[in-house]
Amino acid sequence: MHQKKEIINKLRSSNLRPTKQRILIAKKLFDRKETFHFTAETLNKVVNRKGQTRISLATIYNTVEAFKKAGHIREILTNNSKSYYDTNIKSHHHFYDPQTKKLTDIDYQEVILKKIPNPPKGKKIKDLEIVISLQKK
Amino acid sequence: MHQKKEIINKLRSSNLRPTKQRILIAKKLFDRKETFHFTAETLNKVVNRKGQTRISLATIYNTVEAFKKAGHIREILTNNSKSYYDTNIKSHHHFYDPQTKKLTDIDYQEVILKKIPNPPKGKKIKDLEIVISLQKK
DNA sequence: AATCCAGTTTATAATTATTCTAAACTGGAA
DNA sequence: TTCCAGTTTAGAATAATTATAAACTGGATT
Repeated sequence: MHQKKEIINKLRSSNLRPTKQRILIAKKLFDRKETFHFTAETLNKVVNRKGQTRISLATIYNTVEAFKKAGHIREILTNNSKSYYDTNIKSHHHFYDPQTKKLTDIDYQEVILKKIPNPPKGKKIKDLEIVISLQKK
Repeated sequence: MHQKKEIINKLRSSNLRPTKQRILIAKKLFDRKETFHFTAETLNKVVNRKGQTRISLATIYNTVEAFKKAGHIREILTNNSKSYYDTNIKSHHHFYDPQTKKLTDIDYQEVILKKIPNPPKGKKIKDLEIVISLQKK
């Protein structure tokens, strides 16, 4: 699905030099069936499994920031102390389970908004995110 | 509006011993016309203005946590590195301006949801928060 | 009103997540 | 092959928050 060539193109098209670190991280992020919700910490674990070429934590942070700026991933709202990111960049929403600290996608069409407020003068809406927090029934 | 007696009752009713620190913090938080969006840092500044009896930063954090647990304030979703809190505990939503890092309330009736998803099995919805990020027009 | 003690406050240390720094490395243009 | 801007890296620095443990206090009990 995400061949090395595609990944390299993706990087090139956003002015990111396709280094081996970025290619490896991109593979781990985008070569999946399901979209991926992650923090710097979880990505670091996935990337630096035993035996792999080691990538420094600083590079994990740099790359996440670069991919975010390029629009390949998006940051998710939570009130956790860590930053959460999502490989699903289409407009969609999330369930958040405070017990497990896990996020789940909510498909865009699962939420229908009938009315939204006008933005303040001089501003326009950049993004609308809904987080539905869960608790045990 | 929020007399000392009311504040003491509020604290007592949530099993918080009405210490002078908590009473002072509660006054600063709740004795206002508008609801208040704050971080530990901004609350600390408001509480420890020159001349006031000094309250330690640890107590600011302890009290914010205690008030949050008691439901007197609520934490707001952002993807900022600091935690934001709101003295408005009624269900409502927010505009977020990434430029100024300022939050603004959106009245509950300004948003009408026509459809929301069913929560996963075994879970129920605890809360639904909408954050509308803004950008320059 | 003196005593007492669990709950609270405090200064400070520790921790956690993230960003910075500056030296070494590298992709790819020339 | 050379070169250099862009990138990676280990480790230091920073920022926000939490933990620690000693001192203090609200208020119940005497």
